[in-house]
Amino acid sequence: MPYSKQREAILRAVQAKKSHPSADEVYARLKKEYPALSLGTVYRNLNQLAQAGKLRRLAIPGNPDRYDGTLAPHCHLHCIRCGALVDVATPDCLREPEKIEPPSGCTIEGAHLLFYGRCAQCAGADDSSSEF
Amino acid sequence: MPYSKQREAILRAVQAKKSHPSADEVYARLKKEYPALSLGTVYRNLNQLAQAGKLRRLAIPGNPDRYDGTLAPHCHLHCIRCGALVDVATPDCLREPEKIEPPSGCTIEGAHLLFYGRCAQCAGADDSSSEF
DNA sequence: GTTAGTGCAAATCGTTTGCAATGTT
DNA sequence: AACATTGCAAACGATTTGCACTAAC
Repeated sequence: MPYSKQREAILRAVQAKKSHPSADEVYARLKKEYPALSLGTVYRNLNQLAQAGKLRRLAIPGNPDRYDGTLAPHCHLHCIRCGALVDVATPDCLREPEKIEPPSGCTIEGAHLLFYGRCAQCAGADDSSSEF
Repeated sequence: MPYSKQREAILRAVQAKKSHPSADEVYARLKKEYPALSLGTVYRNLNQLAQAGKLRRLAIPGNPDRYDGTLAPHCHLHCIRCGALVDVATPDCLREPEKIEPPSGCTIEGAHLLFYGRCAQCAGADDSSSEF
């Protein structure tokens, strides 16, 4: 895979944001620095980088996919109020996915644990707040 | 929520299929029995049923969402070769999501653990097979 | 010079929505 | 009668793709 400055910038943008940005957010953020950048290029590179194992693509029902540059195993909490995606430490029992017993005949190569709940800002917040 | 025969059929179709069908698959299966059924109705009802907690909507990166009629906690293995979604027993440590310690200030209401790997049919299969 | 990557625009896919007609209570 | 649900078709948002052009090796 030859070098490209767009690809490098895209990977760095994902790694730099702890918010687990969507493709659109990566694009918006890099558009200032690379005014000619196109959204198609962002999608193409995010997919390539995910395939190459340099980042992870995450799906949440009803939402655009998001990308995570942290490769160390961990999981996420999706805030059902504000949509934030917060890193969560992996419970001990899932630390080594290859040690989990798969259903008979199956093989496990990876895992993703997603919690649904409320982030710290939203946990105490009043639902009738006009913020959303 | 008043009764509707389409909604009942849709819920039953999801519950009956252990394959965790997508909206399209539910639609295709019911179209024979209800030739006038529309895809919009299928989507509308799947969403309502998910909101009402009668089924679960599952997202997998790069794939259409799928629906699961089994409410008892369990997790899934997504076969990276054929796309099958196989039920997996929840590891003991995740049996009671409310007992998991959330990041400080957060609250957890649910969880979904998704494994990536190969199902029993694909684990032994030759990748050069022309089947896919 | 060959190969892979880019920007752009159009196309595609999954999903949602407005509306007039129909079914449920 | 009031109200939710339906089918249809159009709209939408997210993502992918074809193509002529440019950058990397």
